[in-house]
Amino acid sequence: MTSIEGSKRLKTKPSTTKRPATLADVARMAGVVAMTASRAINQSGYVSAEVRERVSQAVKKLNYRPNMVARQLRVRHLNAIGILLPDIANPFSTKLVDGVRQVFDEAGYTTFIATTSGSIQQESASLQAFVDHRVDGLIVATRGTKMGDEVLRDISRRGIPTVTIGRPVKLASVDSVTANHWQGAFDAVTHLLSIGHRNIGFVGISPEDRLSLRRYRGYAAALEQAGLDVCTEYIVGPPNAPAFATQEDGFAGILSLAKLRRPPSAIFARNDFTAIGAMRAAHTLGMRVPDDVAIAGFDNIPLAAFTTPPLTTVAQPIAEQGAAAARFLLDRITATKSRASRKISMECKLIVRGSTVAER
Amino acid sequence: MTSIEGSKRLKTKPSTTKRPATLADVARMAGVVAMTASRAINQSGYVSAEVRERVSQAVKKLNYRPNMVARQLRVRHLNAIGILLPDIANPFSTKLVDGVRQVFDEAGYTTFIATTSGSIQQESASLQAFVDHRVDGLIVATRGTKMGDEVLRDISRRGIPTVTIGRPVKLASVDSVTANHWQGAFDAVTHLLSIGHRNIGFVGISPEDRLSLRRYRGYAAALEQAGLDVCTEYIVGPPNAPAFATQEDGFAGILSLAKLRRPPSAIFARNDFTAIGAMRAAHTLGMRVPDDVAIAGFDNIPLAAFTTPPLTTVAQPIAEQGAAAARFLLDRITATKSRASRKISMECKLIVRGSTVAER
DNA sequence: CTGTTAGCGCATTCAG
DNA sequence: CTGAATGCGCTAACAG
Repeated sequence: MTSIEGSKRLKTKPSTTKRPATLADVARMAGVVAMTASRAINQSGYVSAEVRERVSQAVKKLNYRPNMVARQLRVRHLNAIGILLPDIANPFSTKLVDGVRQVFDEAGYTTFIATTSGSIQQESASLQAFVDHRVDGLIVATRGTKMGDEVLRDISRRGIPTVTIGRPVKLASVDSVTANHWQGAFDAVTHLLSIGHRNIGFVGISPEDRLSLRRYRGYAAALEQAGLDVCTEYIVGPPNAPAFATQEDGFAGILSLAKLRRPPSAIFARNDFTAIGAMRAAHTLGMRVPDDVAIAGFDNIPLAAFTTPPLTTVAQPIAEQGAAAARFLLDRITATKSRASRKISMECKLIVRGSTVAER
Repeated sequence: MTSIEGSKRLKTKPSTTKRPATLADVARMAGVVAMTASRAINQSGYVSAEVRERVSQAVKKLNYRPNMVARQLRVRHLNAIGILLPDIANPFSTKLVDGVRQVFDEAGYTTFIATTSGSIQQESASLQAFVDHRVDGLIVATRGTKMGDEVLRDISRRGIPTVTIGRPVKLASVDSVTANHWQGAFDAVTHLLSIGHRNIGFVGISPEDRLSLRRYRGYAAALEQAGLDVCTEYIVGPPNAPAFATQEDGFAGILSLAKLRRPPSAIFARNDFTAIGAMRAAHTLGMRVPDDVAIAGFDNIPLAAFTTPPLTTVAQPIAEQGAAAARFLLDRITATKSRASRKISMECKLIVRGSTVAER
């Protein structure tokens, strides 16, 4: 190829492959040493106005961007955090991310997202990836699973600031933010009771797994307070899984409940997708909502107000949870010493619409 | 609230927790030098079975994980790509990501996601962040905007492999994958024409911006082929924006169309959310779907089959687009030399349901 | 098969 | 206010 002398000269010349400009390039052009350019760019330490100007000219001319990778290696933080989401299709996710970014954008952090695609292996792989790439902190919004909890413990042992959203966690060094799903479910079912329903089904979880769901426990508590027994026949749905229950689950749920000798007159669905599937199934069976069967959901997805009839549901403060989690995380990231874990729970709000109470 | 200096970075703690094990730690424990441990771990070069075993013991004992940041600094690739999404709430996004990961997981790459939250500034900031953190490639699935295109050009000039999804792009070094939205819209409107409609509205874009939408142009072409004129009164919706049109836009659209002297008998909505909003508005006006007004959407979101009536819509092959984009990108990442840009377009499929043709 | 040397791009530390 | 030396953790390249 080329002589040794030749290859040596390449070092000083801009190589043919357009490599991005480095701090050294900027410094050279500005007639200073790299360190000075660094100071000028990061506004750290003292730099004369004149040098600052020359450096900023060079930055512009070379289209320089600091290499965050090299920087992290040196300063040990990336100025980036990771959010792990269960399933980005859920409208929940957008608002959550908005809430988180509202805090972290202002603090100068980048927010990266990863998803689990409803698989436990993906969950730990994604978590590991964030750790391996040295994000400064983690917000975990996936549903709790045994294996997921283990990875979480592993991560918190590594000292990576972590906060969870919507999942209870018993690690001392992990903060958590959640909505009071129990209370939301309790309120929804109490509403159904108050309008006269006595046979109320729960759609979205298998009877065996039901106790792992706070939404189910709120449902059961409301029945109990009304002096009613939980009827296991009325609990239908898929086994607990990292993924959410879907419209298909709601559809199938109603079909099976309708076969009972005494079908429920009202349905509390685990979430709005499930509720919408349930409404569809009711329609196909010729049952009118809410007259023949009242249906309530959970989450208040944007479409819930636009179904026919509009869906009674429980709204949880999503962006607020995201923002609260972000503040917890930022505290941990910037804290000089470890602190006790904090947990907060936010109230849910019942929104009554036409799927339980006929309008007008 | 005080504004934060643009590039000023927050000071963070000198981590009090014990630092994670490094390659040197592993090597020391295994009684070899770092390089040998590296070879054993990465299965590169020759390592005796015995040493390999000792290293793997040490890795396990120390709970060692390679520092991807340090590695990228050396090898110049992260084994990670970035996906830029417009709005993760769209069901589109999940399937797209699944399609992409299907390819990149197998290739051993991590996939990070960022979103624009419907803002152009966020779009370029997110793109920049990916670049600054040295991802190996980029998949950009946001709606085209002038400023976004500029950032894209900037990035491709930096030599970062990039492929776009769903947005036309004229950069020589950028591949692109899209569905044929024009054809999908054409088919949907042709369907409406075939069942006798002559006055067909388009809901989801302002008349001024309509020509920027392929979905609109397909609508117009179908009318034209049927010998009908486009009636500007029938085009309603918000200005073109990075965000999607929503159910609210669909709702408002029908309300305004209903006020016309001669309202359309059928509506083609820009997307399913808009269509669902339109259906709701029709119901509140006492119009029956499809008898008084037929409504078709676009995207075939999972809920589209579960509305009342179920929504006629156009399905685009989403995961397939994601996978195709991923293969293009992987080609570019692993290619030794630059190649001409490739574009592919996939067919959409009309799905007829009860919102245009009464069932049974 | 294993070790040595060097350096990726940056900022901390200490001298001027 | 600016500069020089140093090393973060890792691996390419070249000895042995």
